Amino acid sequence: MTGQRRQPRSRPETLVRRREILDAAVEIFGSKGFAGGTLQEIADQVGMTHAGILHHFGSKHELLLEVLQHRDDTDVADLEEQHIPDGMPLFRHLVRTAFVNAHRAGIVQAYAVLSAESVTDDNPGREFFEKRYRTLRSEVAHAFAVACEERGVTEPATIGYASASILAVMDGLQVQWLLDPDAVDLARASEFAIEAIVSSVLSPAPSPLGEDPAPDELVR
Amino acid sequence: MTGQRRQPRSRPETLVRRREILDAAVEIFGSKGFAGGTLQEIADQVGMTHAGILHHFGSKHELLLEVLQHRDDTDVADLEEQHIPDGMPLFRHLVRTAFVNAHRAGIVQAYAVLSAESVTDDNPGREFFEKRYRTLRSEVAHAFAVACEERGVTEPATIGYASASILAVMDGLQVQWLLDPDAVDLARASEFAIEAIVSSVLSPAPSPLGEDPAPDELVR
DNA sequence: ATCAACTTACAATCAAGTAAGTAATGTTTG
DNA sequence: CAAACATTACTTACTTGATTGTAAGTTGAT
Repeated sequence: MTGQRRQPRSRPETLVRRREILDAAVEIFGSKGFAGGTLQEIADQVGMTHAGILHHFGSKHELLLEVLQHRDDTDVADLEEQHIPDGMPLFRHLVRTAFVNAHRAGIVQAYAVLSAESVTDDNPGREFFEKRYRTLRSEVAHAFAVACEERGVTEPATIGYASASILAVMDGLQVQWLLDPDAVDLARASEFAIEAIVSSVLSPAPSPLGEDPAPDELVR
Repeated sequence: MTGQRRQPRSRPETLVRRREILDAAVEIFGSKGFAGGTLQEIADQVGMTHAGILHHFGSKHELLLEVLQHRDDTDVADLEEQHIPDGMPLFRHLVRTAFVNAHRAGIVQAYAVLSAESVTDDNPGREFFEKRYRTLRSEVAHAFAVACEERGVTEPATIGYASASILAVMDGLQVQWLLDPDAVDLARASEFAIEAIVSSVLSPAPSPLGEDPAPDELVR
């Protein structure tokens, strides 16, 4: 049960092939979902049989995990591994990301579909997304802490909510934009929402809505 | 091509049975997705064969559409058909909805999974969600217009962005919450974000981030 | 000669949908 | 009001086709 690999993946040609498969898989899983997409379709796109893909990745499950990992390495690398911008620059970075994403429906769709699908039973991507969001939230929270300190604001209790919310708007807008690109301006709307949330943490205003509801009275 | 039905679905017993199936379908599609869930599983849950379900709904495709429709009728009825609250009360209503949803992971999950899945190729739910979001956005936008008028604010250009963003945060937070309920307080975070966005429309602050990036320079 | 990168062929399920039958209800009619 | 008929709500059985995964063989490079 050790699953050891001798000479893991050494030959450069092989690496290229694997990458081709991963790219095809992003496209297929992005356009059909994980449950809906098939190894056959992915195989067709790189011009081999589905068994060839299993030769490289062992199982569909494993392939999904590597797709997610690969995309993270390729795409969000700058945010996760290199110098993470901190404080305000992080928020600017997120806005820039939204602008870039507006030109990359394919990848956006893959992430939108796969992240939501990951909440389903026994989905192999679940752990990945759980961890991913946890990491991203804490990075955003850290940026808030830094920004607060920079301007001498005492760190508000709202940082946790705001961090989750910023990631949430970005994701939610992506779905609406994918459904109807003419009706939703992904970049501008993301920018607006991020600014609104950041402002609200840095210079809290009184609630425009009045008092909180008593939670447990509402359950019908 | 008239597709007429004489006495469409008259018998009360039958209506009850259909409803049982719809409820089971929400649960299964919610926990496995549309592509991942099977008629068999739904059938098991109501104690019949999968052919029995096809007798009632004709096809899996049709079943999904009716599930979505049914849930909307049942759940969001107050928002869509009866007196739609307007202006501030609409935002309060949305916050209340978030509080209620925090006690209903099942339905929340169904909508989260199915809405994201609807962007996939040939998904039967796509049109439904496209229309749904269009409707909801315009209702929220209308509430903004009313709220602005009430306080003599000249309607800002940001209303469109804000409307999409409010729906987006709510959805995005649901996904994060489903993945990790202990890490995300669905109700409070939704409340925070909605307040932030509403504030930002009603009393716009200067951007905390500086100037916009030039969009097309960013495409890598 | 060995190993990696495949292919072909096959196993084992499993899914959606169709067709035909059955039992119970409900409706019509003499 | 009952017998005849029709319809509904299913079931069983089947078709068709796909899907993941495995096993074993082939080919070319090192």
